[in-house]
Amino acid sequence: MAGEPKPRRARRAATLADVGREAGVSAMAASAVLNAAKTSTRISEETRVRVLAAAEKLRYRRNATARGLAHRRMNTLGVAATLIGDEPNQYFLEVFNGIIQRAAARGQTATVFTLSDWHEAPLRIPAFCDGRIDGLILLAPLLQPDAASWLPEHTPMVSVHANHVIAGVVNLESDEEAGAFEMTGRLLAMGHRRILHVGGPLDAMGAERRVQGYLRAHAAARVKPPAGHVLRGTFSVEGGRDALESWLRRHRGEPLPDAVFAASDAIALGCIDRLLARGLRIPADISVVGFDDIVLARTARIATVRQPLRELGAKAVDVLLTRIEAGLHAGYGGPRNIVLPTELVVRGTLAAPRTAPLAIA
Amino acid sequence: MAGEPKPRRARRAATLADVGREAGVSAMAASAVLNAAKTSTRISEETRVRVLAAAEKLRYRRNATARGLAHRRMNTLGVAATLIGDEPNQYFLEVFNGIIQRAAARGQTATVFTLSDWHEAPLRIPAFCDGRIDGLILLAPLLQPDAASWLPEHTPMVSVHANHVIAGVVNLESDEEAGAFEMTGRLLAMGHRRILHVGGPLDAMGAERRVQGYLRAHAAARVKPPAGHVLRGTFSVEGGRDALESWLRRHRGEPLPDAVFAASDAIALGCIDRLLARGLRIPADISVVGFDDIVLARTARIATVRQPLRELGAKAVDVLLTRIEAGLHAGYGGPRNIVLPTELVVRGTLAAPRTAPLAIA
DNA sequence: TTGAAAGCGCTAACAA
DNA sequence: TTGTTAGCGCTTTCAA
Repeated sequence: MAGEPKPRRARRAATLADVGREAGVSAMAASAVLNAAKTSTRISEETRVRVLAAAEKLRYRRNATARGLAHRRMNTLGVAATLIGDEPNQYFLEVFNGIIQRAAARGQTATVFTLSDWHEAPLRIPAFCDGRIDGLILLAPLLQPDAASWLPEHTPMVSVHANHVIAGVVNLESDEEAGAFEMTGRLLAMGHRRILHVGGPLDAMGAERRVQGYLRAHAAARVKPPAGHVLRGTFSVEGGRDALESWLRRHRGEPLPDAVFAASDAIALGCIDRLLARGLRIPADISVVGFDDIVLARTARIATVRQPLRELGAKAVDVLLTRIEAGLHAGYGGPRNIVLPTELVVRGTLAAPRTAPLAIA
Repeated sequence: MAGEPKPRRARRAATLADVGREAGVSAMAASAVLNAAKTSTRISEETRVRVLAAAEKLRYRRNATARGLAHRRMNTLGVAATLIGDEPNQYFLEVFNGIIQRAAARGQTATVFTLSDWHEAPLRIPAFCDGRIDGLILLAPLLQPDAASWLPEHTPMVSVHANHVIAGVVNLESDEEAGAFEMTGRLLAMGHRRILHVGGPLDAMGAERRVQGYLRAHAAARVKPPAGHVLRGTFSVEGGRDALESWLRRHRGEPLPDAVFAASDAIALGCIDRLLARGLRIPADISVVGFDDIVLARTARIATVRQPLRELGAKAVDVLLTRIEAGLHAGYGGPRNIVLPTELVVRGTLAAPRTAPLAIA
């Protein structure tokens, strides 16, 4: 005797075979109709209609995984980033927005892989590149120079604001030095002389470039930068707060700077906090400008140097797709490092210097 | 004669078959060793070592797509959200952070699908559910009540802050009414009487609940809410700015409210902007409190009602995974709506009311 | 302990 | 115009 009929499995999604069966044609015909496969040139109108009807009836949805396996292409881009803590998130959000939107426009989706620290990268990055993404965007990676040795070869990659040039990885960034140069130049042109630069960490290339721009602007204007007016700290509100506060304490009674040029908007916010706490008016008593133009700067109306973060994200997608489509080994003819311009954004925290200098309280 | 040997294809990643060949065993053995497949119980130590060596040599990486196809499980969660514009992004970022971190902790990755508007949902959501994600999280969806009719049945879903109860979708939210109640109660207890509520849009359930909490707190304290002190606008800095400004203009000469209870931190920021512009001191002349506790509130030190956004994201992952693992049809026994508590966060913008009331300038 | 065979759902050659 | 066949890379019975 035949055994009991197997219990019906929970209804699964309809497959092409199901649709074909329903329509009385082969799965290939269904595929040709539904998924624009180039199986063969064309399909008779009648079959077409039948397949469409069957698909509709069965609520057919094509399976992207199977399709991806057959095509060796998932139409998915990976984004690797660290996104714990509050500060880097703002940056991430902007770039990610650019990535997501351009990716969507080009028929791709983005999946996010988080690292709690870039030290994990050699272990985790190769694990991400397991066929479910077609390419990977490294967001502000902090890599060792030997990274090329362990980065998977089969997955095209681009980086945004990488700390190093990595062989085989196209990097995108903005011209931070020029932005800092322009902003400092503007301050100098407005008559500011004692410009305090509250900078980022010593090991960050971006922080360094902002200092370089600050110095070059002074040189270009033939103004000697005031001694000891370049501080270094972390790229955060607290970093700005602490760096400025301790500097002010060490310089009591000396003339107050005309302006503070913070190396990031977060730092600027921390500085503003300490200055307001001392009863100073911004910008009447002292101007404060930032760098980045994150949301915070827009809502707090801080004059700043805009980094085109969304554009960087969007362009990263474009470059990555070019590389994916070219095939890794067809060679990529484009530049290894792409630099987008920054832009001065003048807002309420920037004004001409006081005529009579104040002393540090 | 045999034709020319085909040109070697660009080197592709090694497969299990390659590893098996290299090690002189079958692909299954390799699979058993490398991917913890439960092919059969065990593998001899010798084979094991050989396979491991071969894998190492060939830099074998398992293919997640093929594995996903075989398992019908991608270990990937989808997140659908609108993320254009600046304001919703802050919210998104917080919840997304929670999602990403919990997902990573549970061995899942997250892929983001963006909608430019929830009206697109009926077209695009089914397209997302194409086998590349195991489940979907809807972030603050604005759906029509008929959504159940077009939502794909084969993909488990949860929503965070949904505007409607949707059949088959578990929703997570925070107790906004209670948060508003508590905050308003606190203001009343401190002696504030004319509390202006600058609320969110009329069609937002969350905005409505905040109004309800505001009203219930008055009732509980047996204080009659001042007439015309509930405004409605959009959840944005501009929304707050505009709503307050026009209200103040319409009420020149009348007593200034003791406090502003904004329905979001962004609104609070807009209100603060207008109040400071009038030369008012916060909180000495007027207290301002917000709702949400986004980064903005933390840096601007706005007293607020904290919504546990990260926790909501994390919990959404947990619930979704439970549903995925249970299998859609095994039935999900848990609650249909999960409510997490809110929390009062007292910061610098909240103080006791002035003894002598000011007039609106 | 190991391997052979079948299949996940789709696609691409090729033949009919 | 359509169907047949053979994979994509991995997993899982089942038999050896």
